[in-house]
Amino acid sequence: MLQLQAIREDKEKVIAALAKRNIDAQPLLDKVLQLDEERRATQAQLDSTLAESNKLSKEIGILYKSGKAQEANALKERTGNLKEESKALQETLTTTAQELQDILYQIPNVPHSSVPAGSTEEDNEEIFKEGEVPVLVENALPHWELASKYDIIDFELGAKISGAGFPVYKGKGARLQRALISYFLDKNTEAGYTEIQVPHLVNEASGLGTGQLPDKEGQMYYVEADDLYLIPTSEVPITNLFRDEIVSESDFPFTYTAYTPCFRREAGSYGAHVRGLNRLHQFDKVELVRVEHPEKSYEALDGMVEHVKGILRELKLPYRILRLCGGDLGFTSALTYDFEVFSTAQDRWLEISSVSNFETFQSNRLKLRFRDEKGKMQLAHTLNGSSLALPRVLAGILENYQTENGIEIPEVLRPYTGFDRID
RNA sequence: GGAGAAAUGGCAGAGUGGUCGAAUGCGGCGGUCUUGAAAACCGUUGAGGGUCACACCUCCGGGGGUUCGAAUCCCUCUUUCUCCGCCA
Repeated sequence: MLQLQAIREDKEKVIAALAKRNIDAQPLLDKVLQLDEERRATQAQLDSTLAESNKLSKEIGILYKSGKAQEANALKERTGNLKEESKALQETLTTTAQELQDILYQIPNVPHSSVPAGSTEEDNEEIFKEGEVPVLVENALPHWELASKYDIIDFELGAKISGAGFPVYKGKGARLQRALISYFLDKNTEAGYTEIQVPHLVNEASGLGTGQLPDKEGQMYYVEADDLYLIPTSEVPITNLFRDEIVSESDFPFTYTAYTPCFRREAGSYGAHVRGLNRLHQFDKVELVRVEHPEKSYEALDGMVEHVKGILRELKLPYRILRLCGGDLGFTSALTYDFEVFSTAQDRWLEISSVSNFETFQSNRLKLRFRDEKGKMQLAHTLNGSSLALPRVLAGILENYQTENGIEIPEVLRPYTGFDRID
């Protein structure tokens, strides 16, 4: 959620930035400012009504104590009127504040100055590319065929017990996945991130805090009986650890890594390009979350990018980094770098990581603050990134490492898998 | 799932209808003292709204109610603890 103060101070700047998302924010922001004024005016009226009422109540108390019940009763008539007045004002205030909040919830984050304008993924800017695309054997197979050839992932079985998009990993496939999780967590821990385990179901307040709600209810699985949501990413529980917290400036940065399954409904996204592991309802992911001092957050973002690069380098997978354009940028993000691995057998790029700075967009909702040197309350910055999304890394490995004699296991993973080949 | 107890400031812990945003202790911050530190002493120390700044308003787990007036009484929800049941 944008800070009201920022809109009040420089509306035009916000409009110009949001134009990169191809949004005309003018009418929304005008409405915001109008409602904000109404809210403040009503609040001022209410305050003075309450002030008078409080004053009278105190007088009544004093009168009673000194035995002047009659005088006290006379004053009560006046407080009765004030009470009705304040009740009406309170209702107006609640309505106005709610309307204001509803609109603020609809406005996406202001893109960073480096975000290119653009509307689709075509307009994303490739800023880095590394790794050799392997020359594959003839008749190289896509991973879903490799999966059944070597009997390591069973999509049909998963469909039987749950539905499409819930694969079953078997034997060396399961082991490889577990190896990747351990490897990623180890790399992240070495880099200073604290490993944590968090709940996989969260309440509504958490969904609101990180911005999945109220916009994207449809993306999350919802357990009605208990009013809980299955997490679409561990960003939600981890970042919400900081909801309603005032942290010490000296404790920055906070850095966490967690492995969790992720659940996404992905309604309406069926088709050929979502075959195999490309898009699932349940998948595993190892996530990085940072809470940073506003002055350090972009430095931290670069650090996260370098960290993920290091992992892909070790895995020897060909990849590129994109700076997302305004149109492709997520609702809550100010700047996002996507990592994509090239899948030779599918002849396409697969998104395997997304590293973002949300600046104060989430912390404003979360009320995640700290007191700066001057003693002033400030919102912290939140960031996160995947390191990495498992299924597509798995797909990338299976496809890029296939040989005539089976699938080689990348060197760095062998201590974790305990085998060097799937055949 | 059943029965009971509880929820107050960073923490501990008073406060059971009026001047209580809330005693006291600890912790934090500032100062005096000291070569420096500790101890001692003095002061200060919640958040949000509002204002040029004050004033003023709101908040004692969440929501609702009673009352001129609620941290305090009532209802409800959530959470925690104890006992019983069930259980990986």
